[in-house]
Amino acid sequence: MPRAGLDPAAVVAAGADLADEIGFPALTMGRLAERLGVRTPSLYKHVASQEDLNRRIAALAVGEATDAIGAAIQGRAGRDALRAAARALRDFVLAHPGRYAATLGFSLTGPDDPLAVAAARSMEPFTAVLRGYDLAPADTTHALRALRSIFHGFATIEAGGGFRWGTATDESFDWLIDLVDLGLRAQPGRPGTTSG
Amino acid sequence: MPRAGLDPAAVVAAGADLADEIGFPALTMGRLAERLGVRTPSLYKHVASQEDLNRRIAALAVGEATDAIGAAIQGRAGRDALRAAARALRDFVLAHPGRYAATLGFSLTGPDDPLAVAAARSMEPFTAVLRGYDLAPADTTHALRALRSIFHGFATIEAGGGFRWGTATDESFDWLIDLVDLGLRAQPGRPGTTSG
DNA sequence: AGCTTTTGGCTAACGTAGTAAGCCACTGCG
DNA sequence: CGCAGTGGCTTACTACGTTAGCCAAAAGCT
Repeated sequence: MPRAGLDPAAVVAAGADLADEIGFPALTMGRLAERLGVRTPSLYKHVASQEDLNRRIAALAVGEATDAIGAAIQGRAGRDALRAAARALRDFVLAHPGRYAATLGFSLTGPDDPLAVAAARSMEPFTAVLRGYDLAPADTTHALRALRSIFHGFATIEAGGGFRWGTATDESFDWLIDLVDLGLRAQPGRPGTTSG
Repeated sequence: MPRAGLDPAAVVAAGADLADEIGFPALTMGRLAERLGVRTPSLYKHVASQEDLNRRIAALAVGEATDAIGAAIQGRAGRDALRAAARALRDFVLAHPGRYAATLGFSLTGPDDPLAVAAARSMEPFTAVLRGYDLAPADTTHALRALRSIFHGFATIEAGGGFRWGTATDESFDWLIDLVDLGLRAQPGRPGTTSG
């Protein structure tokens, strides 16, 4: 029997793709093995466990999403950058629901954890976006968490099929971005000094 | 052997409590049966499946959270109401992480689905909060979705153990509420007519 | 080339979890 | 008291994750 020529990266990538196709909860070791033309136990030569596989998929997804957002905000600032970042994240989630679902519900173990590294890097584009607003330095962390919460929340609900009645989600998304933009520019203590 | 005297409501309530204690993913039919002093298959006299159990726990949780938020905004309006609603939701999530986790990741099947009914009702307190702001009627749905996204996002990330460095999450939460409040009051097209 | 080492498949087997089938005692009503 | 129905039970089956141990293919060395 010829070898399949797998390696950890190939297994993780195939797992991410399969999760996007059939949904993250439906991603089992057996199905992934079948997809790869291999018996289930063979996967354990490349990943330590399903938990390990899931974490690697999550790290891959976070990295890809970070890159997409970083590319989207190139050459933009202020509201344009906010909009571009939010759209890029949303597009990623809609295009890769399985990957995104994989990123949810992990406790970051330590600073050496690849997922923690990816998570830390994922803050960078949002930090760049916030640089376009005139925030007090002490507020940067709060604003970062706010952005994270807001876009994570919207993406999760939309991906999970919430937002029933009417479902003009594109409009709602733009409205949400405007809301955040207005809120960021209306911060007290910085009256009217709109980035100048 | 004397009967345990179970009924669906008791099973669901015990499942919700157990999920809060040990985490929703760790809630298995076996563990719940053990908690109730009963063998696993006996549970199937009260719930159709684990999926059914989970949906019922989710419906219970949504109902309880809705009640808590509704009570919290009694007699309040505007920013006070927004704050109270957000705090009530956050408190619920932190006090009942298992129940909350149960509410995530369901596709609402039909209008008869109890979970869909509960979900529809859960919008009411937020609608009431928005009445305190001077929004265009066409924007109500957008604003509702925005509130849902924002508080869902924050609660999820906090419950999942995100928000590492510094972890002054209380402050961040208040900052987020202020951001939303400012954004809602700065809506264009309604200049300065602050609810009067 | 031929020998050796490592690697990446495999089969077999086990534990856990969800679930179906079917039995039988307890509860409650006439 | 007798009887119906409910709510326990045991047994059994399936799917899945995981481990152990075997063996051939690939890769490296002389």
